[in-house]
Amino acid sequence: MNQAEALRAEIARAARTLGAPDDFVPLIERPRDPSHGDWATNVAMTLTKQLGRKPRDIADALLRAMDLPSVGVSSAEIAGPGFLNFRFDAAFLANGLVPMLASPDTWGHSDSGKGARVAVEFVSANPTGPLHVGHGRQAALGDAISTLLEWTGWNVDREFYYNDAGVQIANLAKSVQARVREIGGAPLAIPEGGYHGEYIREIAEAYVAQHADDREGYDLPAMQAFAVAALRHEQDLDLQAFGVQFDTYYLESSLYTDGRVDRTVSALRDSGYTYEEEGALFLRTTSFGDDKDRVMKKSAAKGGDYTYFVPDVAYHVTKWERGYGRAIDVQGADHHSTTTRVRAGLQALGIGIPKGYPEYVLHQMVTVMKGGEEMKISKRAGAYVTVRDLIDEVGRDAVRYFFLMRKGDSQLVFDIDLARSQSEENPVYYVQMAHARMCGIFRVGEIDASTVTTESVDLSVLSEPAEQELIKQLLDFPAIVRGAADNLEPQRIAGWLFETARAAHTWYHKHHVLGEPEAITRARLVLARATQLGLSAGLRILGLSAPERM
RNA sequence: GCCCCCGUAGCUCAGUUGGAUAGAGCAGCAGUUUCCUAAACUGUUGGCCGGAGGUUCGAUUCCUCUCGGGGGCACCA
Repeated sequence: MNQAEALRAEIARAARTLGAPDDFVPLIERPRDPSHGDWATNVAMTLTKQLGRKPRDIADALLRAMDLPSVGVSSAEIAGPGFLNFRFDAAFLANGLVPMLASPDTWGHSDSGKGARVAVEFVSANPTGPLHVGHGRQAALGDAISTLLEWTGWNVDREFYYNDAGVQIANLAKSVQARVREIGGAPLAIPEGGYHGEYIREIAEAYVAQHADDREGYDLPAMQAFAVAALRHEQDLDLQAFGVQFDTYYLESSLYTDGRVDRTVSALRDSGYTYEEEGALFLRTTSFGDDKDRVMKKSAAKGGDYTYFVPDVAYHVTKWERGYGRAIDVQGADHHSTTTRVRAGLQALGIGIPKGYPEYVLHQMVTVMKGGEEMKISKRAGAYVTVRDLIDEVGRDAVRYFFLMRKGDSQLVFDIDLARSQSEENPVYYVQMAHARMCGIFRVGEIDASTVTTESVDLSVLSEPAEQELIKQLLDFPAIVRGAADNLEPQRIAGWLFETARAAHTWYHKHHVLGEPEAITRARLVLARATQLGLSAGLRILGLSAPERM
């Protein structure tokens, strides 16, 4: 239990003596204005109705009922409409660093997930081309969310769902075929809905090199398999360059070959939520909040195929059956309409899947800017900018950070010039630099940072305002991690990193670690080590490197 | 027409689940380097939180309406 939690518990205890309910959880927060103390609580206002007393009366009674020294509070006051402001004494606060250095690998971790399994699905691209910037945002978000869940005690699997069936794959095959025929001397005829990127030509060339006997390009299934394999490999390389690793890959095509789609459809028929109309099979999704019913199986006149959300439902059934009590899908906002349908299908099956399953994290579109203009075209992909383009332009760390510094539901402008600039305007370097500076202290002092310990160090000398500020910032981290994980919002970590880097730079600039009196140096080495560990932990959650020098 | 997201400083955006005088970066202005990295630090200018109602001790935050931007609304995926 850290200082804040100890304080919270003491407030709750005091509140109960005044008649607050047993499960009362006080809200405590760091006031914006430092003159309002280190921590503040609004409980006196929130309890007015339940207790039938005025806020300031309650505040006064709370202060009397609390054992302040036991939780390290050096002073407390009532302010404004009834806020209680608390101030810790310097030594008590600094002692918060002790557990941090004692167990650096688990500091910031918690166990609210209790080891339960969760599948985080992201990227899930069609194997029809290189990954585009939207996939990049998903990769960054999905990976960071997965890590956040791991840090809060969940047993996470990162899953990639391959949409390797359906119309788009057929168009891919035909596009390759058109290129193969072109190589054979025929005029180029890429079909409607086909793919025009440069990579199609490369695949066709590779195919021809391996199949000299198929110059006519009539063996469509062989070409399709070849193209899908080539693009899966290419996407793997994109993900590798981005530093993302998946635990499981699930192929849409397998849902057809193992009969799951058919089984799901007959189960839905049995559920009574389907009906036929004009030759098509409908699912009554309106029973589950949709604004109109959706076609599951097209009429014979339209080809008689299943629509896309049917395999999607079958796929999510497998997640449930594979033991994932929780599933999170990271997708672009253009998939918004599917969420209601998939959930409706799962509910219609009536097999005990919870209502909000799966959870969706939808992100808005990304606009790439370069040289003051929108960048729309990639040499390789043609019609869109690829993840690889971004990585080549600004590097993996900057790409990840820029995707994670904004919350997913705001539209993102990715400014390549800013991300590439190695200057004060670039937050990635700002944060990494703070980490490198802490490492620099140990390097110059010829000290192995991992040997720094709080044992027999008097931390009460860390009493400068810049030191107190930095310590408080560091002690916030575990709560920030929990909040970010609970809300699936990695940008909170990015914000914390930036604030912590600022506090670190300020402290570094104002105070020296090496060459001070021994007691000071030893205490400041502890703070430098804690800062290094904290920054590196935050960077790790976001999937960024923590360089020791820059 | 219906659904979702967004609207906060000149620009890009935070805002800790409803708190105190709304914050940061950049841009602008004025400073700091015999010192562990100046990729840094310090000070300063800049606001009708799109608008109107409502909920309550208290609203940038929640509700309704409205204006503006983006996305989605097929027997496409």
